[in-house]
This record gives sequence, structure tokens and C-alpha cells, in this order.
Amino acid sequence: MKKADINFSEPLNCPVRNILDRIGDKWSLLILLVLEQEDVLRFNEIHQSIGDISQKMLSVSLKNLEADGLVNRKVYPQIPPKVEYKLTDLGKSLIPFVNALSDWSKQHMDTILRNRTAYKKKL
Amino acid sequence: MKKADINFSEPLNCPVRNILDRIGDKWSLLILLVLEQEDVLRFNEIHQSIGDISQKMLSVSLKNLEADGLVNRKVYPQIPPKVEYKLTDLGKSLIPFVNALSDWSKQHMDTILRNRTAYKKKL
DNA sequence: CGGGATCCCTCGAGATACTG
DNA sequence: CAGTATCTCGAGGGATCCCG
Repeated sequence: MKKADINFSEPLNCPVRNILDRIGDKWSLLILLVLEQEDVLRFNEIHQSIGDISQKMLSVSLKNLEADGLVNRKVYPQIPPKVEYKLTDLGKSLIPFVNALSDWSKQHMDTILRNRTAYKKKL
Repeated sequence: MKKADINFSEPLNCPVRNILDRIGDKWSLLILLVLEQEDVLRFNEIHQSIGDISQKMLSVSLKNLEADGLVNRKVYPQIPPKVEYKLTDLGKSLIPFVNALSDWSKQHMDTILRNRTAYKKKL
């Protein structure tokens, strides 16, 4: 080993694996970013902002984010029901890093797409 | 919309979705970090560094990373074969952001695990 | 309105065996 | 050594219906 001696082969003790298990799924990051843009949103508002997420997956993803303490869920006991979601401080603290990744993606996506096309032709 | 007017509902035009499609899988980020630590590695060296990845998934993941231009693959035409992998400049440029995420994970993993335990009890 | 419960199907990914 | 080829299984995730 040369540098930080991170043990990548220990799934439970590897920070990269932990973070990926949390936000590496299809929707969680997207939900966090939507909530960051709008501050407070109701279930259907998130649903519409993302567009192509199913009700089920939105529900499941929100529940996971809530369980981890990244999102706060506030229920108004009324009929019809009203539920509001917002980021917790912990959730907000993750946003800058996600945005940094997003910016990297924006900058290099063209290059990556060109690389991929060239790679296919090479085969 | 309040802030950057990102259109999250356009899968093809959403940087978050693009980056997740690239690195949101189970192994790609891990491979990038392993390569960053050791500079140049052969196939089986990566295999052993990660430990619990199958040959198949390592092969597939490396091929994708190569296609996107994040990893360079150098074949020595000899028997037995020898293949070396290293990060490209593009691959290297992604590392700091991944490390930032990894650090965030290290800092907050305890809190998240406690949140999750408390959430389960609440149910 | 905000979900929960159920059904169903695709595909990610592991195990194994084989090859230049 | 560095993969490829096949088979297989389980989970991720969509569609639909229902309920307080």
C-alpha cells in the first residue's frame, strides 16, 4: 500500500461502500437535490418535480432518507392528508458534495460521451 | 423554481443522473479509488485489493470505465498475458470529489447508523 | 392526498467452467 | 494470467388497486 491504507476489501468498514449504499441507488440523490431547491415540498410536488419516478419508489426512497436522518417528514393530521418533506441539517451538509459531483459531470459529460462512441467503433 | 432551475425530470439532460449512471453502480468508484492508491495495477491485483468482487464484475466494470475514458488499459502481448490498468487524467480529476464524499461518509456514518436504529424502534 | 399492499418482470450480479 | 460464456437467482423497481 502506498497512501492512506484504506481497506477496500472490508465492506463494512469502507466509507465508499457506505456512502454508495446510501445514495448510490436510483433516486435518493435526486430527491435530496429537489428538496434543496425548493426547501419544503409535499409528496406530490416531489413526484412532479422528478417526473418519472413511481409512487412506490418515491415512498420507499423517502422513507430510507428519513430513517437515515437526511430528510424530515412532517405530517398534518387532517383530511385530505398533508405531508411535508424538507432536508435536515445532515441532509443539507451533503448537498455541496453532490453539487460538486454534478458540476464535474456537467463539465465532462461531452468528453465521456465522445470517448464512449469512439470506444464502440474501435471494437 | 427558486434557484438553478435544474430540470430533474429530464433524464438525459440531468447531470446528477448522468453521474449516477456512471459511478452509481456497485464497483466503479471502488476501482477508481484502488487505482488511485496504487497508480498502476494488473487485473488480479485489483481483484485482490477489492476482495469480494467477482472476476466477471471486475471485467465488466473495468471495460465501462475504459470506454468512458476514466481508466487506461495497456496490454502486453506475451504469454501468460499481462494487462495493466491506470487512471487517465479524466479519471484522476474525479478522485477529489469521490474522496470528499468518502470523508463525509466517514464523518457522519455513526450518526446515520444511530438514526437508523432509532427509526426502527420508533416503528 | 399520501401513501400501503400486491403482483409481476426485468436485469444486476454471483458461481462455475472454459480458453488463448 | 486475464479474461469470456452460460446459467441461475434474488432484488429492484414498475403497474395497479385500495384505503384513511
